[in-house]
Amino acid sequence: MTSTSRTTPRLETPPADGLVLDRFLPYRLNVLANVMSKALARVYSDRWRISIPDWRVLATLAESEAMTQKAIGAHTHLDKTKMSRAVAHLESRGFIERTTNANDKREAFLTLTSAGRAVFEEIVPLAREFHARIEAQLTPEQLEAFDETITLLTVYSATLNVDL
Amino acid sequence: MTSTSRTTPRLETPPADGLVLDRFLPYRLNVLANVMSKALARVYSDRWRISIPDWRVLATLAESEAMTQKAIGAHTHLDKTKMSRAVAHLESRGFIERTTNANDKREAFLTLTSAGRAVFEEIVPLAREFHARIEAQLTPEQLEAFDETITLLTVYSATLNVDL
DNA sequence: TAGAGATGGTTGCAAATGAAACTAAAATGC
DNA sequence: GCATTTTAGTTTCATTTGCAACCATCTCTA
Repeated sequence: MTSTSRTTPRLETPPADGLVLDRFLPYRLNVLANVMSKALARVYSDRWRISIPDWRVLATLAESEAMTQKAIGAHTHLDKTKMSRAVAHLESRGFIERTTNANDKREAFLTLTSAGRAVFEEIVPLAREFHARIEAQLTPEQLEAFDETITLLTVYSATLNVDL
Repeated sequence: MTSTSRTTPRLETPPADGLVLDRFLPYRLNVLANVMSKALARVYSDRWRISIPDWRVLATLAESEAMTQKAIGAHTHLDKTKMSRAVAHLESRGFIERTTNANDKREAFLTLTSAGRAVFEEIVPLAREFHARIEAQLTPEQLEAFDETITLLTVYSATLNVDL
């Protein structure tokens, strides 16, 4: 892989005033999030055929009591379409159950089945281990700071839907 | 497990030992990266019909001399498929040019056309403005720390393709 | 110098995605 | 009470993605 190519495929000269891609925050965050998600996905995606939306729904339900799709969607940043699909998928596999709300038949409360909980419990230690490894790369202060910044920027970015 | 609510459909009681999604780094990063990318995309996507891969290729070429797809791909974290498509797209719109490498006819060197550069130059100030707004949310120290952590975690995550 | 791999890049196909249209059930207005 | 508008969730359709198979060319080795 290290073979130097015959002609110079140069990436020198980053113009000091140019917009250098690898200093560009949105880009860098995207790369990081991707690389990390991909690595994490290997933990559950391959073994349990669980997609990222699936996983989010599962994790959310595991920690709360019955919730509607809408509520889960808001909590996990998944739009209704993805929610609908994830829920359909998880239900078809017997991991969650729907109970139509008698007071409002449009919506249904979702809960994990024991099978669903079992899968979740299987995944958790792996997810936790994964997380631990990542956190271990940082000092507590770094981690704290990183976390804060993420929160701050997430909130701020959400307001950025204004035109420039 | 959580002895608390049986009836409450609320998301209180994050089990102290549970895997709370919104403390989960891969999830949070994903959300942040998405929100930010989406906001940014509004800057160029809508106006110039430029996709994210397109944009990365454009930005890379604008700052370097001729490069092959492979090199750009490596630099921008785009796989060959996306590269191929982005390049085809940009070429069809007259934003870049291919020059087959006479020494190795499999590959071609790509360069911006003047039209391509013009588009890039139009986008840059907007991108820069966008970036500035984000950075303005942080103190220089915060920014510096954030940047470092991203780099660190990106490098580390890349090594995480090991099974747990 | 003729295979037998590699490598840069493209393409086919199936799955994932997102916007918008749609359904059924509530809420609201009159 | 009945028509209008909202809302929760589903579905359709066009687009984007990613994997794997593929071509053309190059490299390496016998």
